[in-house]
Amino acid sequence: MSEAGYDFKRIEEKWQKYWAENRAFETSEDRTRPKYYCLEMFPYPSGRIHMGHVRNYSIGDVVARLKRMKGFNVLHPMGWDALGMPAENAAIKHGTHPETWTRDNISHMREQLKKMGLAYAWDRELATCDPEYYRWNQYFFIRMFDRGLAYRKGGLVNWCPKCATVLANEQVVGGGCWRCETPVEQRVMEQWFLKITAYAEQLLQDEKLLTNWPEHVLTMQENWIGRSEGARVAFAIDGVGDVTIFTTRLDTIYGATFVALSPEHPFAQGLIEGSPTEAEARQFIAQCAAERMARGEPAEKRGLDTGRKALNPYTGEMVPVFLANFVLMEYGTGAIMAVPAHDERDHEFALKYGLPIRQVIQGPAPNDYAKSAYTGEGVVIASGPFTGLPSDQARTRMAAHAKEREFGEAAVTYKLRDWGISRQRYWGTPIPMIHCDRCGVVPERIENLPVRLPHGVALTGSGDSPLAHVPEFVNTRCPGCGGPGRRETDTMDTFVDSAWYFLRYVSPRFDTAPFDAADVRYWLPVDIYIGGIEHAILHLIYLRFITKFLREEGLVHVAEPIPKLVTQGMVTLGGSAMSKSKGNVVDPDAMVEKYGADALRVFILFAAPPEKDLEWTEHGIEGSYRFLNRINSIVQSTVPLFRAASEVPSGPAARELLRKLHQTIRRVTHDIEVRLHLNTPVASMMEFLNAFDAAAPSVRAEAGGEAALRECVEKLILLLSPFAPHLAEEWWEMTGHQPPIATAAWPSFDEDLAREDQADVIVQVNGKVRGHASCPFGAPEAEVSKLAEADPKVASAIAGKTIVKRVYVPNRLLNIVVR
RNA sequence: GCGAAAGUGGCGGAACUGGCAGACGCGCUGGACUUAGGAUCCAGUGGGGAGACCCAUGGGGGUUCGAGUCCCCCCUUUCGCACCA
Repeated sequence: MSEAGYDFKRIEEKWQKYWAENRAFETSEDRTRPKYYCLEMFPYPSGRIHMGHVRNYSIGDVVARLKRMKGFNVLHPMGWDALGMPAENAAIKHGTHPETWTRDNISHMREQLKKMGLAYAWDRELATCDPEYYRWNQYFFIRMFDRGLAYRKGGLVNWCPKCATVLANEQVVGGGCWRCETPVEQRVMEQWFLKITAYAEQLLQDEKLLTNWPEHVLTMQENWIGRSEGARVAFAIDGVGDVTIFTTRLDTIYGATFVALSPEHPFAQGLIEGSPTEAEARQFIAQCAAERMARGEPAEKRGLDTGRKALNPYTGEMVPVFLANFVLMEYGTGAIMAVPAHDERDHEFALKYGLPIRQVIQGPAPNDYAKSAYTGEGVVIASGPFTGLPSDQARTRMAAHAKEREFGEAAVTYKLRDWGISRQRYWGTPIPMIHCDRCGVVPERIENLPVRLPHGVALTGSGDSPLAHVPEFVNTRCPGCGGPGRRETDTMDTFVDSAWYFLRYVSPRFDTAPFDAADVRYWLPVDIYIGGIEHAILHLIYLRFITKFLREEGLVHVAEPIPKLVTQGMVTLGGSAMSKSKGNVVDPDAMVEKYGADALRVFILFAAPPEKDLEWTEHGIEGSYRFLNRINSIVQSTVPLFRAASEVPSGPAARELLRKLHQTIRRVTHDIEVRLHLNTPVASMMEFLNAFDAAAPSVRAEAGGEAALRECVEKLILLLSPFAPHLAEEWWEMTGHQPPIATAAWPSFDEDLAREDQADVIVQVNGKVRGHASCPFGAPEAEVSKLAEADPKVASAIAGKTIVKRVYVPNRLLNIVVR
């Protein structure tokens, strides 16, 4: 930048070195002090930090630095989500080892973060690829296995052909892979699942503890968990047995004119066996399966009449049984009762196959059932003993009836599925299980953990587990019988790693347990968690789940580890997210090089509040750089004042400027701490700077004025220090203070000094501003009215009219209502 | 289709519980200092009107002394889920 600017290179290097040498941001062992745990989502070590990281970490850094200055024992850690596919892909491409690639990236990115001046407790740094870290993933897995919360199951799984691995349901976004957007296919495979569904209700209930989560994140999680209240009812199918259906509209069951099963339903084969159209039916099932594999857009509804009949236990009627492609095996029971009159899907199907449509709900308006279904509620009709009841009452009574007769009961269903964690990849946590011909699948012994990733492994990315080709890894002893055993060769989903890293930070080197109980007790819950919205359901539901499990294990005392969440918006350029493929990436390094880290931080915080998207503009960072330069020259010119004797400022200009100062302190503190808006604090500091420039000459001329200027500069440096920490340290030292400013006391504001003594009351006539009345603070209405009505503009506006009433808001506004 | 969030100058955005709409910054215009300036400083900058004033927070209603803010309807955009029975 220009020669006129401050020497940010020298200053930033100097203070980064100072902080490192003095271990300035490590935590205190003093447990009597109040703690503050400030956490940002740790990055995947992809190679370089991007603007999203800069934003995320700058936001967290302001909070952490403010809290430290306010006397909290602050835990502000950083680490690396270091296992995962890109490392493996890079290794395949460049012929290196994933670990080499990952460690190199970590080293580089660590330096980048240090150059941002981020106040991390670097002594607590962790990487999930450390065996001492993933060891505990294995420990948790075994505990889950012992408790029946980890299990192995075959079935259809989501398969990403590009990543050549399985994906959890949460990782399928809009039918594509969350990482590469490749359309997901279905495959039949055995894999390991974690029983997150056992916590569905808790996850839902405990949302009420997430008092400071954005509403839309909670909504997304609710939708994902997808709780529905309804009932299960058994329909007896002749020659096959009872098939249980799930419905949320039991009140419509008298209108059920057929039953439909998913083609994947376990009964499907039995239903068609021996039927005259068995061959055709098999073909239909195969076709549906093929459709599902492709996972194309919603296929046209198709069905197959099995020729069998099922007994509706309410009506005693025998209704046809269909296999239908629109019935999902993975939701409810995989079988439905179809009520064409009151369900659109059933209606469409009934029209196509000429099935009866029988109205059993009377809605508020007439409905043409030949054209459409009525899906609302109403009064139940033509429903035997339940006729005449409103829908909700009918449901309750009907469920009670089913329970009594033992053919059904009220039931709750969730959309949430168990978390499939097997990945056919190398660079992940080995699943610590051993297959033994004699004992079955048995867990590795706890004392043998970690099961380490072997080093010399051929990586092909072809889709079968690389570990399967390493005999030294695969062949082992069965912990049960001591005979030969084969290790599980799939690795864990890396979301397992990131589901508990915030707990490991409290005692990152602890080696007899995943974390020290006393440390957890002191540091948890996390006081604030800041990260991208893209994790609203993946990471943020997994970590809640793992915490609930760990609480049952007696390892954690909180039900919810993170009661406050801030989801920051994207950094965009040209209106869309920066990405290599779009070629609209701005490299943070280049900006640090050109304007310095402080200017970059100030701009990225100033440009938008945290939750909003932020459009990058280089003009913007120039503005921030100018702002810092202005303060720099003011500090330079006021340095001599800091050597002068202290005096008490007494003049009116000083009084006015100090008032503005204390108002600024109040606003900056409140906006950071309470609202977490970091753009407005910067704005108010700029405003204060403008006021300072304007007032400085007259303040300086007053008795004790220099002391006032000195106070203003000193406090401004403190206020700015979380935003521009390097410069603040430099100024702090220049003005004769003992570094570091990072642990100096945050300025407190003086309510008396901040208070205005003159109020500028807005005078309105019929709600329109007509004048102002300057009067002493706290002046009574009568006095203000008198002043107001003396204003010529006000006088002319009310001339010849009748005053109906006056609305007076002390010190702010007087509205004279006339007619 | 269902669910959620958001619509304010040329741009990013301010406006705490309803109380001067447009703080602050960018950009732009004019000026000063300069051999020069894409540096710095000063002034101006929602629209209309000569002016008193009038009009303006996606559109339309409403509540209120007073609405960007609260209520109802509509429009647009973004995001999430998507045959969930």
